[in-house]
Amino acid sequence: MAEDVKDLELMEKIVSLCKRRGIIFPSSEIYGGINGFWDYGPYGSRMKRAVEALWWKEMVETRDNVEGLDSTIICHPRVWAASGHLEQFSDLMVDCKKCKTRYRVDQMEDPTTCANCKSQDLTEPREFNLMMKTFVGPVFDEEHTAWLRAETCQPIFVDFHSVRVATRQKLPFGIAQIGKAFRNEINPRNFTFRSREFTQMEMEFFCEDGDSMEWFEYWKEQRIKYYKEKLGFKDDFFRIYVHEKLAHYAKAAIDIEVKFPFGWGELEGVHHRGTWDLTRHSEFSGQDLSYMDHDNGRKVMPTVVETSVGLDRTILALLANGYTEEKAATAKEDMEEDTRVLLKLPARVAPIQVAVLPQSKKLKEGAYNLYKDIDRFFRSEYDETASIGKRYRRQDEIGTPYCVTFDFDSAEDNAVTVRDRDTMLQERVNVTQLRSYLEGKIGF
RNA sequence: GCGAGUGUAGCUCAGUUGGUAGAGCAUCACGUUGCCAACGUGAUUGUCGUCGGUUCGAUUCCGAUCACUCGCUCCA
Repeated sequence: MAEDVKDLELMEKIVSLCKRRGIIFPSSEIYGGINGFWDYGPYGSRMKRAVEALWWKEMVETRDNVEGLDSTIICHPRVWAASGHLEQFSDLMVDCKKCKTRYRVDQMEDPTTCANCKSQDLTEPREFNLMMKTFVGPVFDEEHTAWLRAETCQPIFVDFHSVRVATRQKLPFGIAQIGKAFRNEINPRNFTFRSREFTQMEMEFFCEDGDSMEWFEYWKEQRIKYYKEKLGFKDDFFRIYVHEKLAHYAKAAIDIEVKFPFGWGELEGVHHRGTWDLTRHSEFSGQDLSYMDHDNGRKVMPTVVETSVGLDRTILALLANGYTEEKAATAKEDMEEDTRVLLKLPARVAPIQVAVLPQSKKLKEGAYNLYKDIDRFFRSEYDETASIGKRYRRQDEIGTPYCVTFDFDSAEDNAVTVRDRDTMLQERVNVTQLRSYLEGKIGF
């Protein structure tokens, strides 16, 4: 119980820090905000791009058998008929005005009576659709209705044939994409964890059905390794949830879950999707999306193993995992120690990787020149205001792993001190070695 | 979507039994200081979430609405 209260406080602190330091804030706030939408500020957008770049490098650039794609958000409406979203995302619902129970009309035994309280005082059936609707062209009617994609993977299936032909890839191979997806969530909750506009990073891997479970295990291991090695997740911070109920076409599914302040939540799914998606798009489009294996003359419908990450949830997980308060020495009068707030973010995704600070404003010229050199290689920031200690703490709050201080000896000995965020220890480094020193620390 | 709570400066909050607001921190300037939120002086910041009603007058009372938090529901 006590821990729950602490976790609620933690969430509030994270939201407050994000707002105050320009990491994440409510969308359209001057108009009162809009439920389920969040903006990434100057530091948040840097972090988001860093995570995107890390995933893209990990999943696409370093692999010969995964290709990239950047498809449109609005697709032909039939795409969503084929995927099942139009059917499954759209239900006629009625509410009982008396006991407030909600029913799907098609699941009610008697559509005029509430099964719970037997009241007949029900609302008119109303359509609940989790897909966002828009219109293509200037005429707003049913014929011109289109939908914002509810997931980024469907356009991957739709473009499967084009990508394969263009790249001459043979099975097995994957197609990856990062992009926005939209869902009219009934109840957006928990900061950016469940929002109505969000970014997904998805990879669909196409293989022979006989090999599909091997690939499933492979991608599962790859993704776990990524979280441990690239994002620094410890064993007690994440867990694997194994789905017991599977879709009829799937052979396996796991979720990688993370310990958020509000409880365990899904961060990524590694799902076996069978031949379902390509089969459906073949049926609905009339185009045969099966694969001809020229080595043995066999034609197969590829089986799909998917890795699907929520980017916004990744950012939130990094913030939750990294938020730390600890006692630290202070030079303030009458106080022996003070609370230090820091974000322990992995250096490779920190919004600012290196802050360059003159020990005094008198040293601004040398420090600024050093900053301009460093800025080309790392996400960097220069700050000369207030005391050096205050600037360290400012950088701690946004998770800057290294502060480079240009001091009164620097001009003479051509060396600076590098201060570590987590240990607060300093090391003196020659300026000519600084870039390689930091590269060794930060990693890519 | 239902229920409860909350909404005052960038953040955390106080306050006004109805007469249009304050603190700490933050921010900025100057001085001082030379490695962990130092100090001094001064300064900036609010349509008191929004709209409407009652009132001579509303941040305060009433209604609606928006947003956030929690519980329920939902999570293909």
